[in-house]
Amino acid sequence: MTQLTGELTAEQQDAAPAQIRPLTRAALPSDTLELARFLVGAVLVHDTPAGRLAVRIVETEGYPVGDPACHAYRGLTARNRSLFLEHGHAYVYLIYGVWYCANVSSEADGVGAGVLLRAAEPVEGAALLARNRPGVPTADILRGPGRLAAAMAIDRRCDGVDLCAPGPLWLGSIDRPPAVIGSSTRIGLTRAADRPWRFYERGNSFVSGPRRLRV
DNA sequence: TTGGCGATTGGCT
DNA sequence: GCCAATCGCCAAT
Repeated sequence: MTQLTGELTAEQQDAAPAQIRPLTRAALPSDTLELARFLVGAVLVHDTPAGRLAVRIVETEGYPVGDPACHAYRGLTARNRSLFLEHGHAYVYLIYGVWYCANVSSEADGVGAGVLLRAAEPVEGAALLARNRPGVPTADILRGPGRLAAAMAIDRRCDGVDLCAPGPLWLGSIDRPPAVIGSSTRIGLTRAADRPWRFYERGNSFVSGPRRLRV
């Protein structure tokens, strides 16, 4: 992406007490599992007409090249083409006809792989996040990939977006002490369910899954 | 052209 | 804990 090292816009100064800085593509690992680990603690920002939604990612899953559970495993198709974009692009798909899931493409241009964003905690726009999920307890609003995408107002229109370029949806970083990152098998899979490619911040209450997979 | 199925969630037993 | 909801993709007919 273009470096955004200049002054923050007035809008960003007003809305960014957490000092979110855009992540450059060069800062992102271009290896799927390295990126999956790297993204725990990173920030996802969606600037919408209603205001800024910003969350700190606390749980991810890697779906690397050669993984039978990866949507790109069987090659390029109409649905999964965003997985083949250079690392740092959004891949958004509909699951069970109900929920969207947000991923980050994770390898070189033309290589299909990605990182699923499974859970996050609010950084900015908590009221807006809540408004996107009426009736859902705050503690659960970003817990789980379908919930995360819904609260962040991420849908099909976000598919293919460059998360390392200026625009409404982007990846950033904030100053925060390094998290202790745990790993486990991935959740909800029917294939390749034994690979330890889920990464999460240990003890964080926003992490999804059964209790034994959160400690 | 069709039908099986999925990286989930929420409601009900 | 079990299961329905609900859509689009894609492999197979």
